[in-house]
Amino acid sequence: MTQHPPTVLLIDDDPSVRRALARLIKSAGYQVQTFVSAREFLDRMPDATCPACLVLDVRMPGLSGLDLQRELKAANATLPIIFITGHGDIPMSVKAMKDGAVDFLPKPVKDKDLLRAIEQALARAVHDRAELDEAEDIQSRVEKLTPREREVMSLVVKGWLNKQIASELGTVEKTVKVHRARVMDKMQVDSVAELVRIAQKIGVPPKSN
Amino acid sequence: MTQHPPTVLLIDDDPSVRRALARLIKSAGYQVQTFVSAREFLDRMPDATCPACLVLDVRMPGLSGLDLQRELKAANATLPIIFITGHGDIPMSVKAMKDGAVDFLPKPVKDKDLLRAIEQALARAVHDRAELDEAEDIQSRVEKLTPREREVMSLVVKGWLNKQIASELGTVEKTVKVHRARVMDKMQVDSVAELVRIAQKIGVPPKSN
DNA sequence: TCCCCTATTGGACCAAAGTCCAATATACAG
DNA sequence: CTGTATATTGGACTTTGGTCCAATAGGGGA
Repeated sequence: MTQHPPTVLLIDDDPSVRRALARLIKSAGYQVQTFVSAREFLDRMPDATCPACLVLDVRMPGLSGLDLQRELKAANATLPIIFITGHGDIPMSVKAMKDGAVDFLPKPVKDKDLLRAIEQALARAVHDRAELDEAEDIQSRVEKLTPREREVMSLVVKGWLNKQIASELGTVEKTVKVHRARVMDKMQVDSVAELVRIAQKIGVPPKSN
Repeated sequence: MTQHPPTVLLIDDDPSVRRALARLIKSAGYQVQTFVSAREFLDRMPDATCPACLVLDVRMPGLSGLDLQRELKAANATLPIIFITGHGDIPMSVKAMKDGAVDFLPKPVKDKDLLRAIEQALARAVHDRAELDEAEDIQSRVEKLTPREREVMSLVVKGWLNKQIASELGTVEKTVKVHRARVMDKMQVDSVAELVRIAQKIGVPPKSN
């Protein structure tokens, strides 16, 4: 549901807080979507096609903010989170930060602090999204490879010679050349250097498969 | 001054706390060095040749724990830090965590919590040290390259052909081959794949220089 | 001034990689 | 059963990359 303008997803069970924060965030030029609970958020979770971040209270009826953070991590979502809280303590804030929160702000939250955190969170969202897109792009190319081609690729990026690859795979150099050429083609690269780089980005299949 | 057994560097201005924590940490099998202030620590800072981490109070006379954290970062030190505090607040803990602290424990600190944090901190220290050593090793090899060889290397890791490199550098393919061979030799690799990988690790000189 | 480092180039060759074209064999799906 | 995808191999060449030996030249430093 999210569009191209940066969006802030706001979860708070207190209507007055929701209104106040939504107003503040909108005034800074962001889109805002509000939710009254983590549950509601999970149910109608926007499949962010654009930079977005989450602002939520740690303590809420039902799923807590930390619970939601865990849920999101368990899924796949790369949604930067900013916590705000009226009754937090240090261990809670430390746990949130360890788990990747962008910030953890005690209420009453200063407008400036929140907006700065949002800016950072959105920057991180943009960055993460770019990385994710690239990784998925590469991954989709890898999936077009046949098993044999994958084997050849992993040995090529290890710097092995065709003849070595051939002996490793129990075949001849000629065959390796064919697979290798198909790998370069399907992976859309035209140098071993590029192949090594993109292989790095998705985690080089160490040696087997 | 630190030796091979994992060492915990403990800074606290309260003698009784120092003694108690030192005893606890030693009982867990670690070496301990104590300091009464951040200043004293900086003055006789051990040049860790082994896994070490720092346990310190945020609030101390003179330099605070956060100040020290900043100092250490400003230098080069990769010394994982665990904060303990009797009078900390959330913003303080958040700042510490943002700046890379391993943990931030309110007093009275539970033995188990501290020991777990120390374990993690030392693991991080070992990891960071390994990365640093490798980077320095690679860097030392790069420094053995002549300026020309560095230019050639940066183009090789971009996947350029010798003839392209030659035209880029205004010379002939033959010359490039010579430089290239010296690069492979000095960098102690025998495939472009390996060269690309180690170049990545120290940040590839993009295109010029 | 003389020697070393750096950069450059040539020739001769070998090894490795890439390119076309063509062909065979097997497994799995429609 | 037939066809597509996958894996394999051969032949014939071209292009690139790598290696050995040798040689020229300029900039510095001892």
